[in-house]
Formats: sequence, C-alpha cells, structure tokens
Amino acid sequence: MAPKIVDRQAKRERIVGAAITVFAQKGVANTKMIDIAKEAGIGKGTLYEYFRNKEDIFASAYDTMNRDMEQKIAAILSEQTHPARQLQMIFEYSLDYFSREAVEFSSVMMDFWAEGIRRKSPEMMGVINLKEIYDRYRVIIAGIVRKGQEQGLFIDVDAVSYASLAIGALDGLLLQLVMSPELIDITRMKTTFKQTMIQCLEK
Amino acid sequence: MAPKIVDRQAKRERIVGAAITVFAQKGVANTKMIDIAKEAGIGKGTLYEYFRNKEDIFASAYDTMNRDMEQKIAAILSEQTHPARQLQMIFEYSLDYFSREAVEFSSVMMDFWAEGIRRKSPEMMGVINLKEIYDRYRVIIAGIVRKGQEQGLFIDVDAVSYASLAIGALDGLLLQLVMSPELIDITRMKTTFKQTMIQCLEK
DNA sequence: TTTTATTGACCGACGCGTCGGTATTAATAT
DNA sequence: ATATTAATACCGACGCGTCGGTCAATAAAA
Repeated sequence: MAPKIVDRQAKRERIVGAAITVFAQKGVANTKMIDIAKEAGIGKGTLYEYFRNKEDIFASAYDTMNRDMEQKIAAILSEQTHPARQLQMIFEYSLDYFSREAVEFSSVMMDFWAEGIRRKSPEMMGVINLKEIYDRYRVIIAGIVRKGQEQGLFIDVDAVSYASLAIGALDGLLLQLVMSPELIDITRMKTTFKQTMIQCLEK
Repeated sequence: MAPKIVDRQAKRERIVGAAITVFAQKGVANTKMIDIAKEAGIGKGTLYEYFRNKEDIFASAYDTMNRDMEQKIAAILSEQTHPARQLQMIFEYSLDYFSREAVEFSSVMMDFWAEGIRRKSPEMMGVINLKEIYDRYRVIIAGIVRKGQEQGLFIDVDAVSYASLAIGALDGLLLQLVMSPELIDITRMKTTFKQTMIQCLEK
C-alpha cells in the first residue's frame, strides 16, 4: 500500500543532462530516443514516463541551456555599472564561453537554432521560441546603449539596430567557431570587438 | 535506332530550381523527393536519372544559390576601388539582398547552414563545405582591410578578426531577420553598420 | 524495331511511441 | 521480523507510418 518513491524532478534533470551530452556528440537531428536512454542508463520506455515525446525532451534541454546563459548575463550586469564596460563584459564573456567552455554547447545551440528556424512557419506549438529569446537579448543590449546615451557617453546610434548587430555578430562568430575553431583567435577577437563595436560608440 | 533527345543540363537546372522553390516553402529537412518531383512536373523516379540521391540535389541547390551570391560580390569589387566604399557596398548589398529575398533565400540558406554544421564531425563527404565558403568570404574582406591599411586609410586592427566579425554580423542579422522580419529596419541597420563597422576603421 | 526516357508501384530500413509484463519499494498485517 | 500487498517505476519487443531509392513496365522518338 505504498509505492516506490523516486525524485522525479531529479530524474528528469538527469535525463535532460544525458540528452544534452548526446546532442553534442551526434547532433540533435541524429539523436534517437534509444541513444538518450542508453546515455541516461535507463530503458527507452522509461523516457516516456518522464517526457511526452522527443519534442518534449528537446524543449527541456533547450530551456536548461538557455537559462544557464541568461543567469550569467544577469550576473555580469549587476557587477558593472558603466555602460561601455557592461557591453565589453558581455561580449568578452560570450566569446570566452563560446570558445573555451562550450565547444559542446555551441554546436548544440546551432542545432536548436536550425530547428527553431525550421519551425517558424507551420503553426507548430512554438515549443522553442527563438524569437522571444532574441527579443530578450535585444532589449538588454539596447537598454545599455540607451543608458549610455542618456549619460552622454555614447554617440547617437539607433539602439535597437546596434543591439541586433551586436547579437548578430556574436551568433555569427559562434557559427564560424563551430566551423573552423582554429581560425578564430579569441584574444584578437576581443580586441577587435572593442575597437569596432565599443570604441566607435563612445564619444 | 535513335533515342529521344533531352537537354540533360537544362533539365537538371529545372529540377534544381524546383527544389529551391520547395525548400523555401517547406524547409529542406521537410522536403520529400516526391515534393520536388511534383514541383518539377516529373515522376519521382526521373529525379534519379539526373541526381544520384537527395544529397546530390541538395548540394546542387546549394551551389547554385552560392554562386549567385559570389558573382554579385565580385561585381561590386570591380565597381569600387576605395576600401571603405567597397566594404560599405558589400554590407549594404548583403543587407538589401537578405531583406529583399529574406523569405525565400534566407530560410533556405539557414537550412543549408544547419545541415553543414551537422555534417562537420562525421567523415561525411563534405558535399556542402561551409567552411570553405566562409574562408573565401573571410579572405575577401580581410584583403580589403589590409589594402586600406597599406594605403594608410585604416587603423591597425587585425584584418582576419575584423573579417570574421563582419561576416558574423551579416550572418547573425540574417538569422534575426528570418525570426523577426518586422524588427529589423534595414535602412537604420545600414547606418548603424556604417557608424560602427566602417567609421571606426577609418583613421 | 531499337534505344533511351519516364514512371509510380513497390520495397525495406528506420525510428517513434505504445503496451503488456516485470521489478522494486514501502506500508501494513501477522 | 517477515510475509503480504499495492502502488509505482521500469523495460524493450513490436506495430505502424514514413520516406529514400529501385525496377519492371511503358512511352516516345528515330
């Protein structure tokens, strides 16, 4: 009259972790349910006790990875108050993160993008709302720029365009990093970022 | 004792054109062989008389789209000699191209990227060599920057990093354009590009 | 008639999700 | 203590739909 007790939340997280590992190795599209199950050390059927379907695991993994990133950005913003420094920190952190910590992360993220793009037109339940994520980052960067302008520190550039450009540059670099890691010198890239994206902003 | 005569080259091109149309409508991954055949107005089996497999059609479509882009870049370079103007023209042209043909071209291109990324690690015969394409563009942009530096027009920034950054920015913007077309104002973006990516370069 | 082009019915591999059955645990009775 | 029981966790063989690629038959041109 009493069931086996399992920490379902913890197990969900373990499965998501396993999924991310496999995604990194084989690519999201080429990952089979059985691959995730094996990595998590459980049977395929058990996956369906914790997730409705493949899509569901996919979305959970995406959420997890994205929450990580946003928390770190938030931390940076609270450490620094000078707009130019905030931008610089965000750029440098992103570059570091992409290159050093996250060869894994990067290619998985690329897969998520590809999926997100593929799902934009059909009335798919937008499990992965890429647009929303972009909007959020755009708001953050544009906010910093506007603050700098109000303080008379930055030139009069369109804050939203600048934010789109900066986010685009980071994403695009991630793309190239995944393709040719040997070609992108992070240290130099940081300098170049500062020389172009930041110094030109300052009066 | 004489067969039906067909212009095989022309028919291949027709098929590739049909493929691109369908890719734009349904996304590369969701396009079935039968969809391409129907769009081209031929039977499914006939596809295999002109292409070895799906991969082959895919690669041909990619080549076609890419050759278009490169030819236009080359034309720009021959029209302009001033380095800063060359960069500006390339940026503006790319932005125009992306925005004008965003729906069709852009989302198909994103699919190609996603595929290219997915195929980087396994010893797949690199039908779609994304790395090579990137290298080519990088060489072009970096070359312009170096020329500007030699002429004493540009500041001393690392040409390769700059090129990666610029290409990244364009790609990343394309990504955002696909996601939220309404958010990206091309005219403003051109101005911002000039204010950040070009003016900061000039002494 | 011969040669080539075209076709779509067919095949088989593949992978998602299900389902019937098994294993494990904890409350309860003895 | 220990047997009993009930609720839940776990599993993997299998069903079924999907889709890339093949091939035997057909059409058309010369």
